[in-house]
Amino acid sequence: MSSRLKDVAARAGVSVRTVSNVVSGAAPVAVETRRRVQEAIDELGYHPNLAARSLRAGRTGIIGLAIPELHSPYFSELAGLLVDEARRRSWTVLIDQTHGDAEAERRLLTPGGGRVVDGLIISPWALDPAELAAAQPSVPLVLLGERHPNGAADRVAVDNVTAADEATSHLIGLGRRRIAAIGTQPHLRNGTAQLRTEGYLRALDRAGLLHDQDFQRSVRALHRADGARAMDELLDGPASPDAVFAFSDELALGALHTAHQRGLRVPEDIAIVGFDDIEDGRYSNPPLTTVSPDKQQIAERSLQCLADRIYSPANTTPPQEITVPHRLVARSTT
Amino acid sequence: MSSRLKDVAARAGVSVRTVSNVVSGAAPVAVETRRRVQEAIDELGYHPNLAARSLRAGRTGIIGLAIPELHSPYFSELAGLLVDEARRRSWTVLIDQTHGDAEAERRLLTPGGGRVVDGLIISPWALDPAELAAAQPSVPLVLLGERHPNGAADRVAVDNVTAADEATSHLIGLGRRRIAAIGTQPHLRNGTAQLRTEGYLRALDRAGLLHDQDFQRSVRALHRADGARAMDELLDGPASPDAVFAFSDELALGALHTAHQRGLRVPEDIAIVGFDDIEDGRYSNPPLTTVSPDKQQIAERSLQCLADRIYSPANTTPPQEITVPHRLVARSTT
DNA sequence: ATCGATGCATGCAACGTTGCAATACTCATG
DNA sequence: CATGAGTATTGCAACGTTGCATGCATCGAT
Repeated sequence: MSSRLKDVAARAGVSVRTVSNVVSGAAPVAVETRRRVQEAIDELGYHPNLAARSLRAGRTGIIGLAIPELHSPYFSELAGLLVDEARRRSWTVLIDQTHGDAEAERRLLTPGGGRVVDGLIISPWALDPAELAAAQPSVPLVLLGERHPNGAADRVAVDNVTAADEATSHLIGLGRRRIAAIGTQPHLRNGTAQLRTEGYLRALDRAGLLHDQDFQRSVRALHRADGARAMDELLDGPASPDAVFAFSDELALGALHTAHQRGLRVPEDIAIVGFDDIEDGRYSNPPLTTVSPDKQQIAERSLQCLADRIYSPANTTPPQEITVPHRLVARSTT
Repeated sequence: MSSRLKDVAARAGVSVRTVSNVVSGAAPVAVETRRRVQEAIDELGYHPNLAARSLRAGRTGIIGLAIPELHSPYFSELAGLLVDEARRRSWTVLIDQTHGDAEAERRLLTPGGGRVVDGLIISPWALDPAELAAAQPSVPLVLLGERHPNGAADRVAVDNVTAADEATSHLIGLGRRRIAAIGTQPHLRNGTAQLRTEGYLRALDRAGLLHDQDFQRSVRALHRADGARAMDELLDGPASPDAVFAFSDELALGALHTAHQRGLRVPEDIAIVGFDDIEDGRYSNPPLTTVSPDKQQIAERSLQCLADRIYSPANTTPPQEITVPHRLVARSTT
């Protein structure tokens, strides 16, 4: 069934090593020999055994991608870009879903936890910066969207504080004064929500607006259902907001849904800004204003980081902190 | 750095084989010996080398998932379920994006094309049934959502004809008479669109409604943009429809978007039914009526098929055609 | 007391590949 | 004609694991 170098060698009347040379191009092979070998390869339908190659080379050509949930549009869009970009670099991608479970994230970061992969891109939710900094993964690591002050791994993320500030300022610029924020996540340790809250408050401060604790709504997950619920809470609260900054597009779409259910006009009665620029937001009714991180760049630079470290293991460059550009895309919810 | 059985053996003062027995449980080991070995394993942080294991065993513990596009909600939701289900069976999932490219799909199906994987789940777009039937993959194969009359691989799909019939009949039952269909894909060979068209026409026939060629709109991809464009064409056409059956939720959401842009009321002026039951449809304005395939079952049964063939390679059971249940979920666009 | 069964531990070989070092051959150069 | 440089090919060993066969005790049954 599956043929080996040995079979091809026998058929072509050359040594195993020569066949290997033809296949891998490691050493020069005479034109005529190469032709004969190639013929034998084609006839037998030979394909190299990757397990053996990996064992020899200590590399697998596989990188791991660990994200909380694949079904979430932001992550699936990003995963799609990463998979394409990986293919461009001749890697394939092994996907792990952590579901924001600390144990699952921890397991991946222990030496040998990633197992077959040459490198790992992880978007941590449950682990706090201290634990991340202490991690001793056995392969190069890239952290996505993570605050990670003095970490041991490269990090790729947008400037969350500035982005949140811009989103909030955008609302302020439109004359809104009672601006709520949906998306703080006290139970998670990854810091993203904290940073966005920081930006939100900074914008309020600059405009001289007061902080209203009731206007900061926390959520369990970043799903539409959570956004819808938070919006319900806001509208049932004592002071009703005239604008909402949601920390993800999914939350924003959930909030938009609730607004519609209750007969509120968007943006007239209440304006909404999201974060992530997922495809759904472009076709919602009305289309969603949002902060758009450059996902293509996140994918490219993450893989660049991995490549740098995988291909030169001696590389002891200190961990990089890469900030990817973002822009505010104003659509019709503001 | 990374320790091997040999290192553990040396530290524990036993043979390599004994350590292997402790790790794999292949043969009985005395309690005291096991303790010593385990201690050495913990101290050295030993983890088995999967490449070596695979080489020996001829298995990798990895299955491939080949889908057209990861960013599409239907596929990302399905992929998420498959990844979880695979983990439950101690497999990890290697993801390939074909982008509906015939060459990419073909490569995966040639022997050795899948490479490291023990099995492959593929959702074909570009290849026609004949080519699929002729494929000689080197590992067990499961086809998703594919018409595949006398194929060589297990197949898992919903009953597309019946489902489309039900969706259309639902619209007819609401009194609609000028029902358009968005989503035929003449350039693709995978048959899904043909089956849904068949069901759509069958329902029209049963109700004694005429077929209007202008009401069958073809699209390049199943994205929102395509649905929006098709809806524009419909509304600009000679006879305007009072209902639309879209072959995917994304198309439906695009159509809904256009309807709103043009000031049409949904469902009063025009009703819309989608297909896939993606999360976005539950929170659109208004929430989308749709055909909901049981994705969880698709994931479970696909992996069951793979498991059956991977774990008993001698198994020559003829290919199974598994039909997964679906149901019509009526929300507010109808 | 003998034998077979059982429990535990071990060494050897092999999975398919590639790095390394060695060899054989050709050819230009002094 | 000897030398060295370059090209083409080869055999051996090793990557880390597990299947198989074997060895040595111990134990219960006859």
